[in-house]
Amino acid sequence: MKPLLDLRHLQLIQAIIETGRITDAAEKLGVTPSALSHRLREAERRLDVPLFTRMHKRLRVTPAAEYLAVVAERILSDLSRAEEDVRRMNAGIQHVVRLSVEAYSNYRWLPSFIKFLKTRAEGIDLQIMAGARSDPLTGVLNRHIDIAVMSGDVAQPGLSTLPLFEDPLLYIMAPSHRLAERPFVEGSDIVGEPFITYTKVPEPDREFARLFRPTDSYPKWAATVELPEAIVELVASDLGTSVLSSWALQTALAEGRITGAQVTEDGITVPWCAVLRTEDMGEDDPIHLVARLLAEWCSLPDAGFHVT
Amino acid sequence: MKPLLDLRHLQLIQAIIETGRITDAAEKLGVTPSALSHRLREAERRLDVPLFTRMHKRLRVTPAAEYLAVVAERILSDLSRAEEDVRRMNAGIQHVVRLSVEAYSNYRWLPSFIKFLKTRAEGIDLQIMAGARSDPLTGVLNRHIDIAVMSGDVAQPGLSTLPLFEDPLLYIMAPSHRLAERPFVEGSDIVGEPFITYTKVPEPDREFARLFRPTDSYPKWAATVELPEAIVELVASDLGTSVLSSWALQTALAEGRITGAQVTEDGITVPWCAVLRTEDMGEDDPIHLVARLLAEWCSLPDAGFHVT
DNA sequence: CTCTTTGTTGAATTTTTTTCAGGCACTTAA
DNA sequence: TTAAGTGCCTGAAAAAAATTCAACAAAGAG
Repeated sequence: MKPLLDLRHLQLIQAIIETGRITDAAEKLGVTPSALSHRLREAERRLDVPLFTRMHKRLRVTPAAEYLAVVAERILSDLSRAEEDVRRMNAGIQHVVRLSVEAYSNYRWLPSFIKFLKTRAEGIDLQIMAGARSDPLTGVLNRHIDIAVMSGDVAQPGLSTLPLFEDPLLYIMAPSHRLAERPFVEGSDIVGEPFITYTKVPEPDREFARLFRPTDSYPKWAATVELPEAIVELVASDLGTSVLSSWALQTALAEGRITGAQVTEDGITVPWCAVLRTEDMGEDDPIHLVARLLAEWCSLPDAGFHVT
Repeated sequence: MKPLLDLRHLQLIQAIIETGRITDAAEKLGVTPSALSHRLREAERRLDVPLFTRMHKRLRVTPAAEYLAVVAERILSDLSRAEEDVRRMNAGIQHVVRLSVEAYSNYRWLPSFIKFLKTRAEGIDLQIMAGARSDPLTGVLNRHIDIAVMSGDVAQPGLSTLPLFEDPLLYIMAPSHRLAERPFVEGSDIVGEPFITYTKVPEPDREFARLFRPTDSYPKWAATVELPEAIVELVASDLGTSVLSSWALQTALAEGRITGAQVTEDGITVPWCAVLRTEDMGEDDPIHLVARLLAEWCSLPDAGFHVT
């Protein structure tokens, strides 16, 4: 098993695809464009496959290069992760588990869980991967993170899930809003209401499928904002309303910056779960252990993601 | 993300763990033991972690090296397999052209065009980019997509257009609507009618400029919904009426879920065109070729976006 | 048309890797 | 006890690989 390509070649492909031009890729990698030109030529010679077709001035990526870029991302992040682990290992910490939470960047719950983790497992270090480099699922597949906390049902080959908790959706408004005092809102209440969505794609079993569509009552779309924290701010200043997961709103609610109402009389709850690679599901695997402890911690009476 | 280690270092670790001694590992890799000794030293220096402890004669493997061996195996085989794949891939598709259609996510026409494309050009693969519907123009400029199919006249530096077809606007209603039987509607007919708009910004030469404004007859605004498919659903359940491009409505009309009337006695037609970057306009450029073929296909008697 | 931008080339140069030629430490066997 | 044998290490030299430099070509912009 002797690879044709070197890590440099993978970095090269990644950088060129990312920037679209050799000059910028060169700057990104801290070398001259000439060096990259040579590297690219060499990579294509070794593979005997054109990676980029040179049209006039611009580079166009071939499917081969696109495919390799995906592999490169996976390999490069896998390796740097391993290097970091090894260095940590040397410093006495046995294991690092990397964790990321879908969408919300509220980490108020973290100290509580870390405390819990310490009492139940020694030598495991948690690392929160905040950057939304990519969506959490591919992050797990790429080994960029080990556990993704996500809502909804995840079914993907190679991935396993552990249920964590059920969380109600909350219709949030400015405190001065006409519906602010309501214990719950129905479809008819929100017709024509300015509404801020998080995703562009309606997910099943969320507000679309269970509030708007059944009663044919649609709010007025105001904006799509992919940062829940920003949505909260917009809602607080009465620029619109939204539906978000309750656990991440506790602080804003407690501070009175926004108010929330249950969605429909019965409420809509969404399941949250921990997603990890199936290969890490071994009984004694620290990743699996952290996931199990996370589930256990969520079920404790005075713990869980809702802590304020 | 610049890895500390090189693939050679990974091979080294793998080989030493496999054989247990540097001499044999060297033979396996086809180099002298001395070379491996240097390599190993360098790897340990970079990581600042001992990989093997030298017990006089034999080597003892540290946990770090053991861990890295697992990673090495994974990375090396991953890369080799990807290289294999890519070399095979070379035989097939040469080019990928990414295409997106403004607003509508009706792709009923796609199979017909792909068949046509196959007869006229080899080795070009079409990729439909659903994401950039709302703003395909910047999608083209950003190089997320190569061709955008859009209505209206596009004049922007760096972009070129090819005319594709002319499409009439259709006033759509629920089948039970009072105007359902009309062959066409005038401004006076739709005064006060609940109306769902797609865009927030009125575009020139559409219903605003050519139906509402000339006769000063305005419908009653019901909502702005940025998904034509959702508009069709709303109209079907008689929650409003709308004006949309006829080609994307063929299915819903054929199924009788909605009915359509010509807009004004003479009708309003809107030109649709393919937008691509000027730099891709070269005669032999596959992107330009796809755009030309798209135009040609549109002019065929039994082809085009209207196919059902 | 000229100027600028972008990528390419081949030779020169620098950096990295490998080999070579000894060493050193320990083991084994005479 | 010592000579021969292993197995790895070391530093200098050599080889190989990667990078820079400087000049150049082609296409786009003004």
